Amino acid sequence: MDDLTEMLKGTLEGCVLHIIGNEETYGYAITRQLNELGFTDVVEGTIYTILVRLERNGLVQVTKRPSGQGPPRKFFALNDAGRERLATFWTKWEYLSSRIDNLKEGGR
Amino acid sequence: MDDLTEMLKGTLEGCVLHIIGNEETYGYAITRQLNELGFTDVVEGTIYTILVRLERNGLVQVTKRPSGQGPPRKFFALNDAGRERLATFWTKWEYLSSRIDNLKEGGR
DNA sequence: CCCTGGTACTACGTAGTGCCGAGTACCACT
DNA sequence: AGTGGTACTCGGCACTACGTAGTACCAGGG
Repeated sequence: MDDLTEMLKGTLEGCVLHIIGNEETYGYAITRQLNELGFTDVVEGTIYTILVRLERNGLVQVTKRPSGQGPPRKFFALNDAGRERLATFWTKWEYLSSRIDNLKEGGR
Repeated sequence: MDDLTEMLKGTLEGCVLHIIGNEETYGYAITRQLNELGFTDVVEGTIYTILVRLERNGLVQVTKRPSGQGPPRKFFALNDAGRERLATFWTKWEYLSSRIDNLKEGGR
């Protein structure tokens, strides 16, 4: 799939929140998971910037743990604010995608 | 619906292309139409910048016509490049939205 | 007769987000 | 010693949507 960059804006962060919400995990693994889920072109750098932002905005709880196969990992888990943000993300997504599908089908 | 700004990035342009594809129309009317379609917070300024971009990128054909109730209108119609861009927009949208819905349902 | 309000477009700057590249660091295997 | 996979950081870039101000035309009310 060619360049989805612009379309991912605003949604990629939500996807990351969702993944973190499923289980405590870390940046590198999130990237691999997204790649497998069809977000093939998403790279580490992008995910790390999102994670830094999430932390800065107080949406996640961070725990550093040794890895055994590389540098220590930073594990992320959602806190209450994060869960709330995730919920509003899905609300927005439902709203937006229904409007757009509607636009496409309805023709006008 | 609260702030959809970030989520609209990359998709709003496609919506505008779609509307123009339905019938030759102009900026102000496009804005009103989007507002009625649920994109309530989209304002003129945003649409005009998109239209300028479409023109600059050679995706539309522009015709100026007097209005009768205000300044002259700039009517926009899709050319071949525009129709092609619209088609790839829908392809991308289908792809992305299916991945995201998949992510939401599948959990992982 | 001005003034408000609706129609219609232009121009400039801002902020947010994803991407890119370079760099650091640890470990396993050859 | 060198390569390759794991794992994170940092700085800058590009693109997009938004906000605000300004211009301009017309109709109707005070």
